[in-house]
Amino acid sequence: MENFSVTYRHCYSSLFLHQSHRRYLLNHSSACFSLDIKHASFESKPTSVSLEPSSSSWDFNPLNELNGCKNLISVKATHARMMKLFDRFELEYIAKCLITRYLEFGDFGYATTVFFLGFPRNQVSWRDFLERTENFGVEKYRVLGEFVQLQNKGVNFDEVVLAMVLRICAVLMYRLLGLTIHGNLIKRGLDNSDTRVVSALMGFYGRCVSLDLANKIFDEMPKRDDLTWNEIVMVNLRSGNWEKAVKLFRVMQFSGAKAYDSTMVKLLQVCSNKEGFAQGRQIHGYVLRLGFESNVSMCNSLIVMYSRNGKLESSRKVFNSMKDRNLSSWNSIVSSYTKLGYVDDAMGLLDEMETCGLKPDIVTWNSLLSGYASKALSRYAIAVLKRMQISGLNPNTSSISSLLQAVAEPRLLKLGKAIHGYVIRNQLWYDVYVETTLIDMYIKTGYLPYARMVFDMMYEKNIVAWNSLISGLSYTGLLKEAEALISRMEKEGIKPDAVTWNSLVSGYATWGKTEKALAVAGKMKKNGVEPNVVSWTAILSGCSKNRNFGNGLKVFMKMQEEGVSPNSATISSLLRILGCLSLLYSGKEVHSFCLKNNLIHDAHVATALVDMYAKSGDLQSAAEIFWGIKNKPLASWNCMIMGYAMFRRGEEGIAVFNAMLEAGIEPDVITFTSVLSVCKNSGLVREGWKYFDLMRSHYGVIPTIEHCSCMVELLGRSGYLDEAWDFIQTMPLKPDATIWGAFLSSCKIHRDLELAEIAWKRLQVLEPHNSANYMMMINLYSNLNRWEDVEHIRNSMSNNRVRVQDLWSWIQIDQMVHIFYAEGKAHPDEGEIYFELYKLVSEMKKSGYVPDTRCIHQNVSESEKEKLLMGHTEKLAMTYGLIKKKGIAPIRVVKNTNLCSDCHTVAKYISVLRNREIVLQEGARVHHFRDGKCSCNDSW
DNA sequence: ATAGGGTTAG
Repeated sequence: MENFSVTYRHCYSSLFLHQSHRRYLLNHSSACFSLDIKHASFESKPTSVSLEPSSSSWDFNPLNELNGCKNLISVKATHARMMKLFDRFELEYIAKCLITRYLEFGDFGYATTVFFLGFPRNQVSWRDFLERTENFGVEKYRVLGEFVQLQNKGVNFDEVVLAMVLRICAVLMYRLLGLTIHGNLIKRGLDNSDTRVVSALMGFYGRCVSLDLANKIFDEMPKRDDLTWNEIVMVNLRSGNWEKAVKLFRVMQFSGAKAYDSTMVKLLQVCSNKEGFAQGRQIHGYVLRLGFESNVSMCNSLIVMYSRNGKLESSRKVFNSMKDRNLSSWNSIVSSYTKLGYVDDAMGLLDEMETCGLKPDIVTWNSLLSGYASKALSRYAIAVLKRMQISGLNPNTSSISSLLQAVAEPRLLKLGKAIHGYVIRNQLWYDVYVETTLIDMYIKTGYLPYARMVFDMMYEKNIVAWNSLISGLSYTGLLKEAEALISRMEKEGIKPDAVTWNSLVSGYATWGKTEKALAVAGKMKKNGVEPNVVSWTAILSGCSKNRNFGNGLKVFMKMQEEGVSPNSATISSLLRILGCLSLLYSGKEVHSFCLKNNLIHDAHVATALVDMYAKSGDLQSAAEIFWGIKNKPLASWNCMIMGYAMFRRGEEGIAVFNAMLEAGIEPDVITFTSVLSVCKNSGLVREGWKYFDLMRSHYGVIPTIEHCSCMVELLGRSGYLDEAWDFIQTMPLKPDATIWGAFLSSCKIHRDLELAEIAWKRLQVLEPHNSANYMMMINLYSNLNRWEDVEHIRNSMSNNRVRVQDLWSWIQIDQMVHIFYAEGKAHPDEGEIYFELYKLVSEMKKSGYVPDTRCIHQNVSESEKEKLLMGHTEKLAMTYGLIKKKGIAPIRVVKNTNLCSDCHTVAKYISVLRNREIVLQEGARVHHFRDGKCSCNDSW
């Protein structure tokens, strides 16, 4: 290990040579080798420009020869012949021609070499060279080096040369040299009206000194032309001051100056990131007005601008309208599709592209890879990789980061390691993206030590690397270690940013420590980082994950007090909480908020709305939203199926499942939990078996304890107690408390004392503190009139200090939630409620209602039992709803435990007598009463 | 220097 890490580090240092130095070495050595200019002098004497070469003295005319060259190879051959015949280029114009030809065929390295080694440089040649090579990737460091040498020898350059050198200084961040040149310009009396010099100065100041000074230079100019206008807009864009840039752009249009293509392309780029979409659209209009639509780069930028603002259709429109398209155009539209999640459509574009005779390049493939990676579709990502390799392209650092992202889950560790191997073999580890995704991959696959190793070996740890490890530790619950790492990074001089703090916040929040998470949010504020939407959403989602719903609502209110506005993620978390609390009316408010704020098209939000409506007992609204989602994500199907399960609408639930398969969506673990719940709640035994088998054989989903528990309950409740027993004996997982609980509840329904007592024995060991199990036994014994056993269970309950679960029901009226407890605090309007309830009961009795006292498990007289029956919390809540809620809206009551059969009957009567729909929710199931019938068909 | 691909927090 020790050795390995040493070589690793060694390779790093050689790879971390400054990129331009590397390029310098590379070009320089190859140029010397192939040109064989061993004796070429760097100290060439200036020669006066002579006349045409006399043809008599040469049997080959280099100028004619060069001009006749059709490709790079023949230029090189001519060059070599010249080198053999002459020691060096005596004549400037031959060198110039050589440079021109090299530049024409795109070999900047040779062009530069010829310039530096081949002929004497004076002002004129400098100027000529710089003009020709401006905007090309020539070797700027060498140019500056030569400039300084000549300047030191006393060569005096004119303004145009200085302007160009200033531009190079700006790009290379040579602050001192640039300032010296400015000084010289001032000394010799800088002419403010020379726009070439002044715009170069603005560019230099904007990049290397300060934006304000650049703007000041602009303000003090006596006259401005296209060049200076475009320059100042560009300077502001580069410095990120896009508001000022947009303002200047408007004034510029007003003043009649003409915008360059490049300025508008850059402007579009900025508009695609920020809230500058309106401006982006205006520029689109400007483009159309001025007839720029034939400019390919401009259209490509427009495609990207629209897609980054989520307007895929507009992107496509621009793409379709283009007369000429290059590879970048295709890549732009491909990335538009992948970034917005339509990777399959992007794959379709690949074929279209090939019919147009264009071959996808590495960028195209990487775009597709990243699309699948961000959706965690590892199989598809790997398929893309294979196609890419078949086409002769090898993955680069960009491909590797995507691939690593795709395989970042425990079951794909082997693949992750293989990719790590590839990275090492091909020396791709110098790239920070590769390193950080490696860290992240090892964290998500549960290999923390490996993540640490990659981190420790990093040559230069950037903030993302620190954050990756910190988030990994927080995610795993190693919060002390995460805090220690934060102090360490502070010691090493790296200031934690919002992501660092948020990682810690979310760590505490997901591990159920809301208070601690809030404290960290306060701490980050003290450290000068304001808690943002993500911080708040992390805490909110922590509350929701830990079923800490009340706190969640408080956190949401606090967030609003702090003036942080919610986004789609916040809303999704909030909706989950509201759904779990069945706060339908608050959920509806959030729904309208989504409509107002254009969040309704967000797939996560829509899914959360489906879930909220289903959980709050409004299945119809859930279904309406569900069918309105354009590209339904897997989760939304799962929620919808679960919704039908809760309402016991088996046929419809299975129909949705089939529709999902037809849509080509592959079901996952949760889908099958939902489908089996549908079967369980609707008593569909045959279907249950079918899907349980299908799940394993066809979809490779390994049964979880939830699936097994569904099967036990399905078989048991349907009366197949022996089959349920056999299932438990042969199931692939060790039966836990949920399994035995499900079995016991079935035994209770079918009054099978013998099997119930076996289950009860197991439960006393597995779950001795769950009052629900005790209640089931009390229920069973009392139904068999075995009051001694009832007493026995009650005693063991108090001996084990098991608290009887609180029983309550609630109803939401306007903004208030009214809770009715079985014991303890009475409702302030209790008198009025009982008055109405007794009135209802006497009406019901006239219609044939007989109180069902079987659910009173106390050994008391019948009339006493009837009285107890009237005190059931759901009856009180329903009655209160009838009193307070006028109109025709359904009465919605939520109960925290199961309904009793008498309340079920009463609800049916009320639905007829008061002509009102009633929705009664008991934990994970819903009863919907209408016209004297219940959606469950009385089977539960 | 103008268009296309990648990393961390919910």
